[in-house]
Amino acid sequence: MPGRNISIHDIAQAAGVSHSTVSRALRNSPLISQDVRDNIRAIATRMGYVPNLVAQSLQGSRTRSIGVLVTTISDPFFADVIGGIEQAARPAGYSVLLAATHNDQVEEARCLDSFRARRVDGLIVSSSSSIPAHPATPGMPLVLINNHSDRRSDALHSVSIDDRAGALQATQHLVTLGHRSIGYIGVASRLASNDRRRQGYADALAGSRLDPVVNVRIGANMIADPEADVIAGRGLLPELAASGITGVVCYNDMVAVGVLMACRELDLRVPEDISVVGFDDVAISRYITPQLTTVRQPSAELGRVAMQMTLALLAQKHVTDFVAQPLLLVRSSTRRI
Amino acid sequence: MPGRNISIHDIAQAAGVSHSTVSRALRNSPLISQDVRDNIRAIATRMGYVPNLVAQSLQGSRTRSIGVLVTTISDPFFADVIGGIEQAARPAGYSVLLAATHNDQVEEARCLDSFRARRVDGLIVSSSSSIPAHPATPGMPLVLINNHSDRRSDALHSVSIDDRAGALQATQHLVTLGHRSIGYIGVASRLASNDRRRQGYADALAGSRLDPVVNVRIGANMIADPEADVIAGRGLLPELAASGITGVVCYNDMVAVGVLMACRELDLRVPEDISVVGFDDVAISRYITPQLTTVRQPSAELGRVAMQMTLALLAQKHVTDFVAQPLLLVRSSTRRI
DNA sequence: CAGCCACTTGCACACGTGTGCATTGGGCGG
DNA sequence: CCGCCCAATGCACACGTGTGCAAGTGGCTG
Repeated sequence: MPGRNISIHDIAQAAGVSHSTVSRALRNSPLISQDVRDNIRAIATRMGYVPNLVAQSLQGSRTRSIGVLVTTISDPFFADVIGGIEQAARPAGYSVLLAATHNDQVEEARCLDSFRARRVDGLIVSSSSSIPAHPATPGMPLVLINNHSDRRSDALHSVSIDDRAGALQATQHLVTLGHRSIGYIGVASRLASNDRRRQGYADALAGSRLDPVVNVRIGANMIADPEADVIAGRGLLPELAASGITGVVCYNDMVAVGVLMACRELDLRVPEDISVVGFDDVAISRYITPQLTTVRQPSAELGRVAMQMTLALLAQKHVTDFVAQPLLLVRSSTRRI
Repeated sequence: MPGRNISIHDIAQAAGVSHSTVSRALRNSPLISQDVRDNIRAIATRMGYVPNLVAQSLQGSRTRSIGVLVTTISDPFFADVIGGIEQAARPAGYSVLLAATHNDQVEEARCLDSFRARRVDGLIVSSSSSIPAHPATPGMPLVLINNHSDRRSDALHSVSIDDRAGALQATQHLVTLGHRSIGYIGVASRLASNDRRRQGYADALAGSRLDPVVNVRIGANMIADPEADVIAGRGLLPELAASGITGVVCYNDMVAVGVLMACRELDLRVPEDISVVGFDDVAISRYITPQLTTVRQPSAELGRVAMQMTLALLAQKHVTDFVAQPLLLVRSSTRRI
């Protein structure tokens, strides 16, 4: 085993041919006669040759790698998304470069620069802040996850869940159970999606001719972090509970977890005294007590589809935006009043 | 904005110099006179030049990227580790390539091949299966997370937690609380670390002259997945409870979550009837009821240290293996009997 | 037998960047 | 005024791979 990595030149020398012949033989080009091809391939495996993808990238001007930009990896939702992306990338021969922004604009720009310098073939962004300043790379596919943009651009594609419909379902579920005074607890750190979910909540109330806007509380913390979400839910519930609501729709499961903690501290029983609905169907929602009624978001599937869409774009295919339909999972945190 | 990415040749043409001068100017070489340097840098930013890291990698034979191999991304422990790695990599100018093996040997080999082909500068492996067939790349730093190897090799470094000491603490905690009959529930999918924790449990019992080996159950599922861990805990507790134990030490928090579910189904109160100790201090352990007494594993720190160790190795520095000391967090799932 | 064609292989260049060495020009000392 | 030295820049090659084109060879056909 040599200190240096062996190249096709080494193989060429060993086989007594030129490096071009080796290159063609390894790519199974019909230009090379069968026996020479076999001989070269045998020598290559014997010498333990592993192709230099860096050189291939330089010459072919595509790296077979895609950059994934995410707010934080610790959030189980993002972790699942990344898992889906990775799962779809590997079979296609693509590698994923990962970076986290932590909702920091400066850091986000830095990550994008790094991706551009590395010449990634595509970009998947699931950062919940604003649309990234679109890097002036006209050809490069860019797929957004849960980050609609109003301006429909050809270069801008998205995979998302119908936030509004999900929150609508969640709220209607409470209405159907007889709740008349329903609150909403959101977070400011995920501005756009929080707005859409709040809108779904408001639409459901309006559709049932219920008092709309009074019982909304939004956590002010701009840090996108599961811990921060829990704190928001825990901190905002008491005030809402004091105003007499019997049900609460939460921005996501982590907020709902915080709400459950607050209820326990206030000696409010869930679901006997108050019903709680989450969003995302994160793993934790099945493991807490009571098990959380929530809106399922197919996180891994979102990642998979985003990756497949990126691959399709690279193949110059036409793609249409994907909107996953949310699914209400009724468990034990909601009840007829 | 041109369709093609602009190169130093384009800048050279615009500035009326050779590409070597541009290269040196951009790297701030003192060989180039100050005014020419300034002029070139101005032109570069005006043209929106972004250096091609692929070409730099090829010429310099280092990619400033490190490969991270992990069992699964969905497991919150691994997610935190990856977060720590990424956090330490970015400031150093390194990018992380991510891949998941799902405990599949074939997939693992494929990932390693991909990393080798991409010529990563270093490798961080936190796959809980066996030590990977060490890729015959003598110079490349390889840092293992929570995966001790018996043979101490110069090329093999590790960052880990003292599993045995952690389980020892957990078990001694129960002994101190007066428990005399204590069980252990583990998983087969993380063979090595499970063995070490079981050993710590056994040592604690032996040190207290308690009946050692009877109350051990190991889940047979080889899939390393949080869901599988929960199922193991839930499935294995009833038999153990029937044998009259009053406390149980779990391989990790997810197993403990399964145990809590089983207890609820059996109408066993925790901690009144049975005390439960977890391992890892995953976020979920603070959010369930009762809050879990567990052994804290500084997951993000493990990732950070692993990355820093990799960087030190790349700088030819001497490093010593890092063993993090576990910390018992007493919360509400354990109680004096 | 000559010419053509198919098959096989090598030459040379490209991708974008970095650097050793040669070259050029100017200033200054002898 | 000449030669020397230093500062500044260009030339050419290297990194590893892929490919268009030329070139060589052998066989077949007219």
